[in-house]
Amino acid sequence: MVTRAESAALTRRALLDAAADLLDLGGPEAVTLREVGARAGVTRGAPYRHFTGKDSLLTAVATESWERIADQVRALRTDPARSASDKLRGALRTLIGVGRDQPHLYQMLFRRHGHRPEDLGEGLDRVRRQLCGPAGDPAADRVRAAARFQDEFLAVVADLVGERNARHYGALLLTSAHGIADMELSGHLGTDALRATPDELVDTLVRMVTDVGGTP
Amino acid sequence: MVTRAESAALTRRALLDAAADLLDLGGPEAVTLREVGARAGVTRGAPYRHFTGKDSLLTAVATESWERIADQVRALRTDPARSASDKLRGALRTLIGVGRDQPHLYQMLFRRHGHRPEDLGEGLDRVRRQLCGPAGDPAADRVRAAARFQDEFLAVVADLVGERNARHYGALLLTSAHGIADMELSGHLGTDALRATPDELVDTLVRMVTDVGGTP
DNA sequence: GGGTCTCAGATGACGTTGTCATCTTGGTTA
DNA sequence: TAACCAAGATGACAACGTCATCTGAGACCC
Repeated sequence: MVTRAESAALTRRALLDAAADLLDLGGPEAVTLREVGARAGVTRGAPYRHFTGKDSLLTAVATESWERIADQVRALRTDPARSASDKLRGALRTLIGVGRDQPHLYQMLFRRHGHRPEDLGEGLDRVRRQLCGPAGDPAADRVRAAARFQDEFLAVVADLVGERNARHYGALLLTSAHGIADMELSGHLGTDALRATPDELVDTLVRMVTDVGGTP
Repeated sequence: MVTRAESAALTRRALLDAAADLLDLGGPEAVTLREVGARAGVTRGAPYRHFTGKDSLLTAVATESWERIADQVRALRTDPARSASDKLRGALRTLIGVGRDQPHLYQMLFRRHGHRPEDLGEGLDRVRRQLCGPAGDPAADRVRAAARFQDEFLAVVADLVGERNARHYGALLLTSAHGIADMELSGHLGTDALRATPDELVDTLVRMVTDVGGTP
């Protein structure tokens, strides 16, 4: 026998997986609540029992991805076999790799936060679910997950340039990495004018920070 | 009296303006062909006489924006009163400024290129319009406009680090600038971990490239 | 100048989608 | 066992992108 809670958790998982699959295949517009439901073995309205709507579902997918990325960077950071600069290179390549391998998911990671007021709705049970449910605000969850990644990344940077300068260089390195990934997947890199590859750029970044060393 | 060509050009302009306005206000989802038509004084189907569809219209808006940005950088580049590093700072800030002031438009500038095959359609007059029309492929137009901006930007970089290194550093600077702009507008900058401001990051970038000078 | 052509725009229609209110049903609990 | 509750099913609705078709006025040729 299957308890109701277990069944619900299973459905939620299936919904997230289906949404992630469809997102990979055809981008956000391909993520149809009807198709998501069908793949999860439920009907179109069922997702509303687990998420406030389509946005909320996609945000949850992004949250899980951020958590996965944060875990990867953590594993990489605590690997004793790697040098500090190797770890930094690896962390940068991890993020850029998501952009290359899962471009649609990647764009979800960097979507505008925050609910517009009209997103809140006023159905009674929806309000209650938002207040009491374990999920909480999906947008806030994603911010939290992204922040965990940023912390891990910052720790990697600190190993290389010291705690003092980590904040400043961390921001520079992370924004640069995102720019590389996003311009690569949007086709703005590798044009006639910008013929550099992501790997070249990452190498230059790491070298610059290593050379300049501790003086920001 | 108004010739037909003039009237059509006027409508096309009104459609582009209306789309740009709606994009600014509420993002791509707020750009409804019906509302665009209404603001331009025509009906929902009229835009299809000037663009192949909604995507094409938004792409055209992005194209015009790229051209405007390219013009701005060109004006800045040919300003004799500025130093080379000042010009670079200005060019970087120009791009980031668009991200800050018109976030929705900015995201349109960096959208995935390329038509999916099913976008082509097979209506006879549509095919003819695509083949013979002066507009050509809207996606290709945007690529061209973006490339013009990249060329202008590269010229600015070349003034500072020389022709030889311009390609490499240009790619690094441009991707970084985009990363700064995009993470700023998506709320990933200015968090606890990443407290840097765009201006600080731009200054560091320019200083790094200036210091390292000619050796890539 | 009259007839024909051409194309910008209007109109009606269709399928799809997100969202909601309502209903059903089977696990849960007193 | 009976009341209860929430997960899910179902019907419905408005909005949207898109298309085929129709209309009318400027453009063009004789």
